[in-house]
Amino acid sequence: MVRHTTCIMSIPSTASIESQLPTTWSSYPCPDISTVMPSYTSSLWSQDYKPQYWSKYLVWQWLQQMVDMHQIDAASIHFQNFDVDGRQLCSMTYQDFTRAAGTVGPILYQSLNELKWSGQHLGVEFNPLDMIKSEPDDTKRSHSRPHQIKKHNPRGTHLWEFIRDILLNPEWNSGLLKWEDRTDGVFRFLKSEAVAQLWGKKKNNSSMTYEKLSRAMRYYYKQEILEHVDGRRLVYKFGKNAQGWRESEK
DNA sequence: TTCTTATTTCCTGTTT
DNA sequence: AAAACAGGAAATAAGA
Repeated sequence: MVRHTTCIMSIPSTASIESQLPTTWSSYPCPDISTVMPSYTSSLWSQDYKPQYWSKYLVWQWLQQMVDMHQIDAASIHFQNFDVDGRQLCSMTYQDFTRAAGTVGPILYQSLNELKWSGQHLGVEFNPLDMIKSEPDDTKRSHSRPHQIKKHNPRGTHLWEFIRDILLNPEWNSGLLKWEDRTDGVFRFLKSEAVAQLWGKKKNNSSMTYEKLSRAMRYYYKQEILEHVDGRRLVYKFGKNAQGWRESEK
C-alpha cells in the first residue's frame, strides 16, 4: 500500500504526460499500453491486485517486475508458458513453474503465492502500475535465491535487454518493434517514440525520447552489443555481446 | 566517499 | 523540411 502510493505520487500529472505524448500514442493499437499509463488510477485497478483477476498483460507485467526485482536473466524464462491470465497462472503448480522458468520457477511460484493471499491481510506487495520501475524489494528472501540465476545487472535491465525482451514477446509486442531478420538479429523500431516512452517509464523518466534512447543505442556499437546496420533508418542488429535473443538460446 | 558503469541530456553537423 | 544518424562532451544515478 505504502509503496505504490509513493510510486504514483512520483509520476507527473496525467495532463502533462498526455500533452507530451506523440500522436502515435493516441492511435496506438495496443490496448495494453493504457495499462501502463498513470491516468489509470487505482480505483480502476482495485481488483487487479488479486492475481486471480489479472489479465494476461498483468501477468506479463508481474513477470517483468519479478525479473527486475530478483535480477533474473530474462532469457532463462520461457515467456510463451506465461501467456496465460491470472486464473490460469494461479492454477499452475510448482512443477509447472519449474518447467516454465527453470531455476527461477520456485521463486516465481513463491512470490505469486504470497500475492495470492497478501492482498487480503498483509497489504499489497505488488502494484501492477509499478511494473515499469525496478525497485529492489529487499524483504529478506535474497538468501534463498539460487545464485546461478543472479545476473550482474546493477540496475536491473539494460536498455538492450529491454529491447530484446520486447522483441522476444510477440504477443505483447504489438507493433513496437519488429524483427527484420530473426536469425541475424536484425530488428526495426516501428513505434520509436512509444518504445522510448516505455523505456522512460521503466526508468521513471517521463522525458525520454527516441532521440536520447538512440544515443544510448549508438554507444552499444563500440561494445559490440549492437552491430552497425547500413543506412536503414530505425534498424539495428544485435552484436556478439548481446545474449539471449536467438531462438535457439531461449 | 570515490570510482565506475550505463546511460541521459544537449549539441552541432550530416544524411535521408 | 522533418526525422534519423553520428558522436563529442558533460551531467547523472546508482552500484561496488
